[in-house]
Amino acid sequence: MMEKPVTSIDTIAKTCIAGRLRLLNRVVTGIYDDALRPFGLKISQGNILILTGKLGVASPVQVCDYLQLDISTLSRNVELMRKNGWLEDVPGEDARSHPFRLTAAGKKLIEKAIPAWEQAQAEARKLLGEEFVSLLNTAAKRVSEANRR
Amino acid sequence: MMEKPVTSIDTIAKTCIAGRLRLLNRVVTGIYDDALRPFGLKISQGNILILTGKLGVASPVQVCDYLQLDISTLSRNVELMRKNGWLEDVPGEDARSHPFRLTAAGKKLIEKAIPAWEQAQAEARKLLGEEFVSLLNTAAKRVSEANRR
DNA sequence: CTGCGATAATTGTATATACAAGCATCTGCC
DNA sequence: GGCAGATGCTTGTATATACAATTATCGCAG
Repeated sequence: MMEKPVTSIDTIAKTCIAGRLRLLNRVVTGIYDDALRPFGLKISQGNILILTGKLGVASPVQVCDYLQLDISTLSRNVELMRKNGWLEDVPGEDARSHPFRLTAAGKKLIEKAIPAWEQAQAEARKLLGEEFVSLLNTAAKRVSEANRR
Repeated sequence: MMEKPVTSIDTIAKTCIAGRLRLLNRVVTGIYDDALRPFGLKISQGNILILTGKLGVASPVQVCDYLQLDISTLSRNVELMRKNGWLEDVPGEDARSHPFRLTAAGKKLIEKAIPAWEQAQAEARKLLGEEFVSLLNTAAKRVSEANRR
């Protein structure tokens, strides 16, 4: 007969999902940040830039919904990128909303940084393994759907 | 014949490993932080506490090696937990090193928080899927080995 | 035993992140 | 038309995170 397992400190250390995910996040973020450093760009901002580029005109709520980011976090991130000249405000009908878009400099930055991103992506893929990367897609989709409900 | 694929903004948005990992990290960290909030504990500190408990007496370099954390990050995290009465300094032979261990209060905190951790763990597992979680282990091991070389 | 390179940690600075509270605006109801 | 609740964002505060520079100590080569 199996005993009901008692969760020990050791078990947590060995199995905590958050712990592992956070560790991988630190390592992988480091890989991309290293690669992007010559451009004065970090992957945290890079992902916002890219999404903005995809959206054309982006509203904070929309970006936060995609990225599962707190809106206050985005607010300050966008402010930095505006100061860097990569994003600009777009006047909108609803005065509550402050949409933004890429500037020419922002677009140029992305183009210049793509080879570095590709290199980081290759390194991360190699480190994590193909299988993990493909499940990452699945998991990310699941999470997005779960939060869209 | 296959063309060499040109990396577009859209491709990056859809495939960036760092972006997905960071998104999952935010969501999952949120799950654990919500569960642990009643104890005034966040998973970031929780993982350090747990590892410290496992090690008995922990040195900063050692913890940073396990968790792939910058030592300056750990330094300030430990300071907060010392102020909270969860960790205490251990006098060591080498005056450069500042090892620490759990206090009685720290151990008690872990015990009290375990059910909440279990709940968060179950929720995260369900959200991410069994398969992803098991590959998370593999990937984390790989990363640790890669950085031990 | 002395000084120099290596190691361990802290401190300065900046960004990333979230929660709570606040402010402005909008929308619908009367 | 005006108020009440909803919505979108910003601001205050706190922690997490990393890089660079500094401080303190150690160990060894001479």
